[in-house]
Amino acid sequence: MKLSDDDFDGLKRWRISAPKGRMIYDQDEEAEAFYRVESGCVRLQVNREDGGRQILAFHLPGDIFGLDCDGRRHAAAEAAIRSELTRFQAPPPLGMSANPGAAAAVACAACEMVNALAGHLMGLGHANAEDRVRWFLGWLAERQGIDACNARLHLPMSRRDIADFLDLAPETLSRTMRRLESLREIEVMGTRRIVLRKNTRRPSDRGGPVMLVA
Amino acid sequence: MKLSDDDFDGLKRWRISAPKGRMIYDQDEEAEAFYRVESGCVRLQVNREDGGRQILAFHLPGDIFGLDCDGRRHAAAEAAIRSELTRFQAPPPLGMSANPGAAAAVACAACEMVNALAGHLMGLGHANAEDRVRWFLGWLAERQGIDACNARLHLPMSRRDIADFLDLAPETLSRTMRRLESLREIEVMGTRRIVLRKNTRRPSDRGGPVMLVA
DNA sequence: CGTGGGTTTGACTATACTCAACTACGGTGG
DNA sequence: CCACCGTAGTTGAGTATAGTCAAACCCACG
Repeated sequence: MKLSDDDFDGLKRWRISAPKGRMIYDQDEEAEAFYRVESGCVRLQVNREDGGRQILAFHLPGDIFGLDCDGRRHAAAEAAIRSELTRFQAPPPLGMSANPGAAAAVACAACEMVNALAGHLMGLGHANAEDRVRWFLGWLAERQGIDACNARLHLPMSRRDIADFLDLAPETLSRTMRRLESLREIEVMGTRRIVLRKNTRRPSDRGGPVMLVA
Repeated sequence: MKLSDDDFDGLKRWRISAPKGRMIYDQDEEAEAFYRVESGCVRLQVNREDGGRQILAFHLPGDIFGLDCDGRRHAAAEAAIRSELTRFQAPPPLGMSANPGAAAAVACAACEMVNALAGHLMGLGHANAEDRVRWFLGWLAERQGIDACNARLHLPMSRRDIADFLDLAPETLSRTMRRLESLREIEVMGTRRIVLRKNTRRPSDRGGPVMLVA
């Protein structure tokens, strides 16, 4: 099911331009709106008191995020790079009160979020550092519509972000990328550009992004 | 938001009794119904061709599961122990076609699934085996309404299930439970019963010297 | 009561983390 | 446009934690 602008008729909306690092909303805040990424990348994260971060998801253009149905933000959202967003005003509980079309659209967006989180769990589960990085690059390539060999991939987030997303130490991520490079699977062109050399991806063939709901 | 039976008016339903190990539905099947756990425990899992399993979630009494919005099962559901279920018949895409009340209820259930998966990701992220087991026991205790010290906890699933849920090897899970027992945090009474000795849970405190009572 | 699979224990190994230092990129200002 | 500086990223060495393989154990089931 694809979401269109019409599904959110009746909701006030406006554009937001968020510079790199800008917090869109914080944990434990009251949820008064949800968002759609128009360009850039937003990371959904939980900050620990020990300074560590846990990144639950990356939101790329077209993704809806911020649909906390119980009215409270369970995680913070921050722009990983300069991003353009559309903000949809909606009183909590988000999406439960709007027009009928919006209710279905919200349910659909929630389902996609479930798919993303389940895929994340699958990507990390029972996978070593190599497979985690392969899975991440494959996911990003798919999101960028890249499928051919020798395709250039743009990373819209820092190494630290990727490491926190994959639950790896930054050092391990760096070493793993070097290993994949020596295996001729990728080519690291600076910090934000990677060339995929092998399309024959089978990280033990754990299937691509797994989608499921409830 | 709490779900009541009335929210699913208009849907055909009936009771199912599933013995231990019974598959409720399999991956890649067409989704024609969703379910509510009345008693017992259902595990949502993805089976790998190498024989490994990845358990995405445990569903306990009151939980709704099986809401695959795109009409396909992306994970299998199996009864971890003998369980009673209510099956709600609904043509795919599940929940999108039913009455207005059901649409909101479906969205709510999907949101709860998001919370469960996000919590799972948080429980595993940046956590060693000890903290993962503590987190799991805490989650289970909360679901069973247990909050006091010296509370008996019933485990409605096998060690193998728990290990696959926490992304640990069964051997590591066993050793970790022994360690928590030697720390006087828990008491293992057979394979399916555990007594929580410490209510002062501090899953991030890894400072103290680990004293193994040989 | 007997059996078999799930669980536990042990020894060893491998992988990723930690701490520390070095490097290089990118943003800024001259 | 170039030089500078600060931060992000990389590299190295050593360690710790969890995985693997193998075997004993024991509980649960018939």
